[in-house]
Amino acid sequence: MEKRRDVFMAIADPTRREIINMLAHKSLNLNAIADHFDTSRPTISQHVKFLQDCGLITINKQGRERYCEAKFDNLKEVSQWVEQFKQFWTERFNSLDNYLEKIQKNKSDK
Amino acid sequence: MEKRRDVFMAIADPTRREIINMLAHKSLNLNAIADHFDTSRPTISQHVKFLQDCGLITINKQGRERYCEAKFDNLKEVSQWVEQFKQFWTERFNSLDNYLEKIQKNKSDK
DNA sequence: TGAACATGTAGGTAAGTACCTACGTATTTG
DNA sequence: CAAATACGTAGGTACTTACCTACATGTTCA
Repeated sequence: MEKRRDVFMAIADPTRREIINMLAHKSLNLNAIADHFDTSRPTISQHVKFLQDCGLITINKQGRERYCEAKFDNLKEVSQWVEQFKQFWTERFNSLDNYLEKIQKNKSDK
Repeated sequence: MEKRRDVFMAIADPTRREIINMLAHKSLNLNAIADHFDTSRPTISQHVKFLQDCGLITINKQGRERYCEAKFDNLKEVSQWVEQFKQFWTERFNSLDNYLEKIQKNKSDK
């Protein structure tokens, strides 16, 4: 098995999603991030490292502090994957007509 | 640790993403899905169960076959989370002016 | 300079994941 | 009815994750 550290894995964890949300507002150093969670600082440090590995944040060293800044570009990949299905959850496609139409299509496909 | 089986976890796995893509075109039974992968049928069966647990697919029993149909509604959650950051990766926000603006903002925040 | 601070990392644990083979159970079909 | 088909699940393995408590390193400040 191969170790996957991609953006989809990154946002699979709720703690990491929350970190991204926090950094969307402003840059924070590691302790500031860790203070928002019940988990230990080293654990948060590892989550931050994960996010950095995926290119979702960059770290700027300033003295003894490391300021984390979110880089959202790689979220585009997730966005694009999800958006291709947007048509399926819009009202238009949930109408009865389209539902029946889909059923018919499946029948003829088999 | 708690076992999380939410939509974010579901789409974290590339095989599961591909299954969803396949089902976007039409309903398929389990063997039809498994045939598209190198992995064994039981493994695919477990991925399908995962997706079912997350409400991303429903299974219609027809004789000895189980037809899997994608249900995209729960992807809305992912879509909404990602889209809130869309502003950050648009051209407008990548311009030099806004970059400098952001730097200034961070400085004054600290 | 020495204490306090910010952080990384080593090392360990419990649990989850992704995968497999083997086998059991319906259902269809020759 | 017996063989073939479609599928679920049990049980095992190797690896990853998320978490922790030390501990080490670099930086600031009294």
